[in-house]
Amino acid sequence: MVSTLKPQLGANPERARSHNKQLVLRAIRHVGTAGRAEIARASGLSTQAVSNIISDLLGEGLLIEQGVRSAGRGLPVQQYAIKPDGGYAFGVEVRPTAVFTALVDLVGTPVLTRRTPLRSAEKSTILETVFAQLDSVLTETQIGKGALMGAGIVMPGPFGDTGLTGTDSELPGWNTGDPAEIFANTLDLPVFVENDANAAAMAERMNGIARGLDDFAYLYFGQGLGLGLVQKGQILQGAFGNAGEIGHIQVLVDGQAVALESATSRLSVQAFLAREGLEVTNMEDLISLYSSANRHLLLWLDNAAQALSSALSIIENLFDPQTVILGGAMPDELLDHIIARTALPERSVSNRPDRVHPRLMRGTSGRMTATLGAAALVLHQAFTPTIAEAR
Amino acid sequence: MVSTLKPQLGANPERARSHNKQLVLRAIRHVGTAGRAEIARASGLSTQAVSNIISDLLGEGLLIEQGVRSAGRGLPVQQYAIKPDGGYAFGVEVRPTAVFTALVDLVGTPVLTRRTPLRSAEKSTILETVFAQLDSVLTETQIGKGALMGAGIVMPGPFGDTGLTGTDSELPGWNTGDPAEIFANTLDLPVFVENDANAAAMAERMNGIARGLDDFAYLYFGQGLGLGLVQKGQILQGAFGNAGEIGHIQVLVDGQAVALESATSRLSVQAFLAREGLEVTNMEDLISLYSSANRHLLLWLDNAAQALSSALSIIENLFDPQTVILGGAMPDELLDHIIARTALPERSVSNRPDRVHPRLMRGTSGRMTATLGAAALVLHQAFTPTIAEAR
DNA sequence: AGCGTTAACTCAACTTTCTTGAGTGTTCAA
DNA sequence: TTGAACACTCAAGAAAGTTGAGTTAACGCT
Repeated sequence: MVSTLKPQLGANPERARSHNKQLVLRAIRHVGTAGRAEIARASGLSTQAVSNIISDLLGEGLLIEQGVRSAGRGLPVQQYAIKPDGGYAFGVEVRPTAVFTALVDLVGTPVLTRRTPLRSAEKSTILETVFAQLDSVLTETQIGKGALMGAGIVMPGPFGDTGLTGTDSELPGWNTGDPAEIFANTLDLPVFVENDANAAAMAERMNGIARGLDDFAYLYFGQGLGLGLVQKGQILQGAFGNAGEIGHIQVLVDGQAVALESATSRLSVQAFLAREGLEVTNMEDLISLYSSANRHLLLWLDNAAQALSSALSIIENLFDPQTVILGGAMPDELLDHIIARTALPERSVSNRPDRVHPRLMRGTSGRMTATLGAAALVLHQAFTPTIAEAR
Repeated sequence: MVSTLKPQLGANPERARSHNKQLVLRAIRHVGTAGRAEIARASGLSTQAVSNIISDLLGEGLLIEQGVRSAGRGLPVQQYAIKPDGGYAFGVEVRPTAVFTALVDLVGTPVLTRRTPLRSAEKSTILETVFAQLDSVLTETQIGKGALMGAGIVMPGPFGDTGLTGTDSELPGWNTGDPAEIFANTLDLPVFVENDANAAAMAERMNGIARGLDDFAYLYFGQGLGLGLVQKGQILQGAFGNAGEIGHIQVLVDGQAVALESATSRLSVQAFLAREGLEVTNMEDLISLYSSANRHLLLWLDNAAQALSSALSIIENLFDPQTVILGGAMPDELLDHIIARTALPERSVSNRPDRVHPRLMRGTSGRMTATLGAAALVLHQAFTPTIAEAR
């Protein structure tokens, strides 16, 4: 979901330049540092065009010179890299009880992250809090608003009034109106809104384990379980922005059909352990239970792995991704355990001898993944050529 | 899967023009006939640019003048339409025992369709047959090869060596090498290869019930059951071209987990009825059983509808499409019956009050859907702007 | 019926951006 | 030492889009 006007699909010199600029930035980002000729080959532009564009980008402060490198014959290569402070992205994760914010620089390094409790989950409170945080973050970091390229907002999906409405941890009052537009008006910035799983997937793609991957799926442990889908480098949103609602599909655990997220989610492990009289409220509780090899937790993990195996079969056969990443608000040890115990379906298009990536990998999880992913939405946009595909 | 070299991502005047041309063609195709100003508004180009492009396209024989229409004030609109004989697409569907071919004009009207039995399912036999058919079709229709814009090939997936290899009706010898490239070399044409479900989805989008839809799913009754996914107007292919292999995922029928296509496919109904001593070999047999309200068939239909309901839940929640279309090699009556009996999952992101399309619709099925879809792949390309999104 | 307004379209000048080809400088290898 | 390979720059040229003024036709108000 984006807050933009109708895209201008036609190409003219100006739009072509903008497109090519982003192409050059992306090519440089892809390899870290690069010279003109290399970029020209990667983009299909002439060296001269790349030269001109680079000189523009240097002027705009988006690139820095990175010394020369003499590689083989010929004139040594003058190299360029993304200038980290060439721009910033504001990432926001809205949860019912708190707002997480992050300011991230152009290469994806977090400059500052914060957690701000919410007085209430009211729409107006959220908007005020986010606005105040933006303001305070900018003054604290001494970064001008002009350097801000946009804001990414992570909100619990699904968006709009759907058959899943009324479940989980929703926020009241957002079913009407386009959230992206509302935030864009409040913040006076380009705004991108996604659910946690999609944002987390983008975070992994920008700076995590999914760097360089263009087609993958991300299973995100949030309150429930979400699925972020990246196809040809783009988030798969669906017609109404609600693709990836995997939590409610039925999977098999011990021959019984259950909703995936009733077997595989943070709420699920809490409920499962509560039935055994164990109260876990945070990740540390889980870690200590795991390190003491608590048999109830181990049982839950096995159930989760079983459910996950079914889910994996569905995801792989429907999307044929390069890999499936597991991450989110769950301790790394537990994710690793689940991954090790998850049977990789044999009857799957992903079961191919020539694979280069494992079928199931752990993400660089952490509490802030989704928030940083929110910021990554903005960066992704900045590095994505603008002349759009057909609609 | 496409047989092209690395795409030239950079924009230059020439590529911009090609992009804009396709934009204009698509805008005209979208509404049937259109004037310059209208196209300019739709594309974000100036009227003048559109004028120049239209004059080019007239010269290339891709457009025809379509008289004037005086709409309100102002100078009457000079209208243009796609010239049907401005180009042709060759569609091929390869099955183990026969090759189906179709020649389709620029607006999607079939000029000629054929079924050619195969002497064997050998790769070389197939290539020879397809080549001979292309030749014979061109001479019979008196259409020059220069007017051919490309060939679309439908082959049973999955492509490459996967965990699903060894099942169903595969063709031997295609697991190595890129089929698109092999056909491109044989036919000396741009070639697009997809599975039957994807091609059928494109057929529906070009001239069928999915006209104007950009995000939908197509459940295709072939030998098994395939899923064609269209996202933002493009076929979702997956990292290795095998997305949509839905037939092998587990669904619930009467509380039992079964593979979807063991409950919902042509093979499935044949097997089910065979167990009751009923032999059906073609669609007519099914139709007559249905019109006599055969209780075994009705039972199978109920099972199929149950399985489909599970599948629908998965498809809707993972893709959030505008609609799901059911079609392929199954009589319309039976499809309608299944659709009427399929419970629409309540817990689905597609269960929204503001829907405009039904959640489940019947495609304009027919024996040739996939073959015409093969041709539609070529047409789709011709109407899709070329400056690509990020990869 | 007359006349101003609206709208589509064309013409010609101008602008932006890309490409091309010649030229320069550096490095490696024979 | 010399020539080939390669990165890059300079200057000229080409392609395609935009802009703004001008033309034509239809509508609608008086």
